[in-house]
Amino acid sequence: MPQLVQSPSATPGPAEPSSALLDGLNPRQREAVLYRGPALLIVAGAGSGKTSVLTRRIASLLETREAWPSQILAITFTNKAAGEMRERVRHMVGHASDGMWISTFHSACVRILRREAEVFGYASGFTIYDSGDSRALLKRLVKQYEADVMGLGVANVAARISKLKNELVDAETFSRSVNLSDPKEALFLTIFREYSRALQAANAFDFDDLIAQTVYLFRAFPHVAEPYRRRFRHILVDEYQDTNHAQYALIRELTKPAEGIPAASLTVVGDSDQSIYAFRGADIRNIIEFEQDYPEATVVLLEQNYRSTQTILDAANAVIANNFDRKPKNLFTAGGAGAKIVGFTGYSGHDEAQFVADEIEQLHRGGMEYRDIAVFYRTNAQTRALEEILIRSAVPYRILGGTKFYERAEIKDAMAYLIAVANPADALAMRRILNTPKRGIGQVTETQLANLAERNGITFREALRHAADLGVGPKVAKAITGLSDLLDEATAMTAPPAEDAAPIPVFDVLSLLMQKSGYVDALRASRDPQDEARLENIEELLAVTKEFQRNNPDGLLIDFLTETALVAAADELDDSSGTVSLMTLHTAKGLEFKAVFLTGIEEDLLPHRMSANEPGGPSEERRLFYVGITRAKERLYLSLAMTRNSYGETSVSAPSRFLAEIPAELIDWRQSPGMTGPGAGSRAAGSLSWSGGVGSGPAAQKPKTEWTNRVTGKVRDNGDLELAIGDRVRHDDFGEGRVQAITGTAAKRIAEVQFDTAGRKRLLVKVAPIVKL
DNA sequence: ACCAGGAGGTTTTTT
DNA sequence: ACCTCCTGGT
Repeated sequence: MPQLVQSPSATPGPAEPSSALLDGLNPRQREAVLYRGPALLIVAGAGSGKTSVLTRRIASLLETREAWPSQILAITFTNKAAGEMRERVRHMVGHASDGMWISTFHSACVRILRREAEVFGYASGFTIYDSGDSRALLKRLVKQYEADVMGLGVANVAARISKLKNELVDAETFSRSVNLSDPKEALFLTIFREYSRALQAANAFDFDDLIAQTVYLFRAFPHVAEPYRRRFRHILVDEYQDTNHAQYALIRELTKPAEGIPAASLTVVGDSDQSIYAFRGADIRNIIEFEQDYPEATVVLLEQNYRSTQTILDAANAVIANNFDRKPKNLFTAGGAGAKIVGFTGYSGHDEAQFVADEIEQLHRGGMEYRDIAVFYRTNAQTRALEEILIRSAVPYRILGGTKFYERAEIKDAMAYLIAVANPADALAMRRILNTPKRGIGQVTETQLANLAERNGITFREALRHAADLGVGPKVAKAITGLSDLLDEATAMTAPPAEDAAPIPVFDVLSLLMQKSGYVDALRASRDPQDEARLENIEELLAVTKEFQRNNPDGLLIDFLTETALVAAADELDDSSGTVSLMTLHTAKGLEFKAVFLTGIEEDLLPHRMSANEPGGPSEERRLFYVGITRAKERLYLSLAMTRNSYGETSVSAPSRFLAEIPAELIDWRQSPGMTGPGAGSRAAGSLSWSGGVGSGPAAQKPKTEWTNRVTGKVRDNGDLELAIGDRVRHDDFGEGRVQAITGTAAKRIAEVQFDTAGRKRLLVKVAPIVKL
């Protein structure tokens, strides 16, 4: 009989959930929703409806009054998934859902840490360092100790520290096991220690700390953990196969029984075939050994797939069967076989990209929305060729992840101003803005300020107030004081607002900082053409702060900083955007699209060359391929190129071993590996029915968060090239052709050209490599 | 203190 | 091919 946890309602037991909650579920799914007990493992194959099951499980707990919303903690993989789950639960049970915690591991930990920071020597306004910040900090240390000559480069040290933290090994724990007679190890320990010290001094946590320090907090201060243990009676974790040891330990801390508090009920959902994050410490044993860890656990297996055609599932099953270290599992569907998988081998990455662009256009003409199409790749470097061709072909697209908005220098600058206000202890942010824009404060002055702070045991920020004692020139002293005063002014704006007054919007704070610091003026005055794009990006950031305030009327500066620090690549996906989505295979996890293009299916790329050294490397790469395949609902395309450019060199590539694992009869090779023949990559297209320009459609209705993407890219610019119907043109790749139609206006002008040998193409006039004849 | 030009490293995947 | 960092000149 299911064990009942303390019920908040007066009714003796759980009521039967309404049938709506169980509508359309198969018996396994139903069991996963209804089972009650201390621990439940849902082994959910790709596309088996696990999100729906998880959502309904939560809704049923609320509906039957077995749990208050506040007793539920659900962990998802992305913020976007969290938001969607919250919406769906709300839709089912209404505002009874308010008060649940549905978030990612990182967001949940930040929330806890901001509340409890004072307990262990931090302030609640701590900064979250992203990997770039960590590297910047480590770079100084590596240089200071000349560690790179011993083979301790920044990347190396950063990776090792991250791994250790994910195993809950801090510098002190590490010092007990390290072999100090090895000078390299001793040096690494020193850097690890210094790095941890610097983080603490800056009142900052890096990504790994967010989890590890929460675990430490709970273990070291049981009275802090107690209210959380008491509160969260039902904990649900999605994508459990990708949890690392620290995350595992956190869940363990929250679920274990304590004085007067029974163990919380734990539900985990996962699929070991989709484990793709071993490189960042994900431990597949967490799921494999779940039944040992939680002896009373029940396991429910979901194998029926509701996403893909049988053809796609057959390919996926065949591929994953080659991983020997797994429990056999076969996905099946009640739907039909569907279309064959399409294969294509290009001569080059460009040729492959052209195939992708052509097929996307074909699908679109056939009635498929751009937003239902995705292009995946193993490495971010592969986006170059794809992007170039998609721009030329006027296919609206969006890249998820990659060079992120928040990693751009001008955005980091602006954020550093905000951080300097929110967290005065953060010397990294302070140093960044000290001479940005240029105020004549150089290296020498910066060092003097740092020394002053060190000598007097004050923060870098505080040292600015004593510029007069520095012995610098009056001009420099005035610059320092000016910056200090500006930060004080901004700080005053963020002071807690009076009773029931709204806080001053982040927008106002940022705009004050950007104006009065002279940052925008410097960009405006610059003659560097890139600075125009930078200025636009600053404006875009200001728009983001506006948007933030709209969504969070009571949001404080610190909330804004938290939100922006934790955006994941997949969070950027916008279902209403009307664009094709480009992303890495890792980012694709958990998503689904009607049509999927898997590109670069080559040896050394997938599996990636670097994976050969990693233990279990090839298996993990195969799972990555499996994840990619199973994202497709209706159409799947596999493409590769015979040559590929890397490091500016062209190298010959070989088809991936994984291709041979797919039964041949499932693939329709348009151009198979090893087969050649000029022109095959540019087949003639059918009739055209393109309506409107790129800017029209859903994208134009919504003020999208778009930033100037191509700051540096040497995009060809044909200027005001005038084309009329009937003109002859020559294209670098397609040869000569005749213009059939012109649509769109200005920069979005699109020409439809019938080429003599390459077929009919749509080209963005402004950037296509064409000349008028 | 600032800038231009050149050398050298870089690409696996991410919160 | 591209980007970051270092150097030497102003």
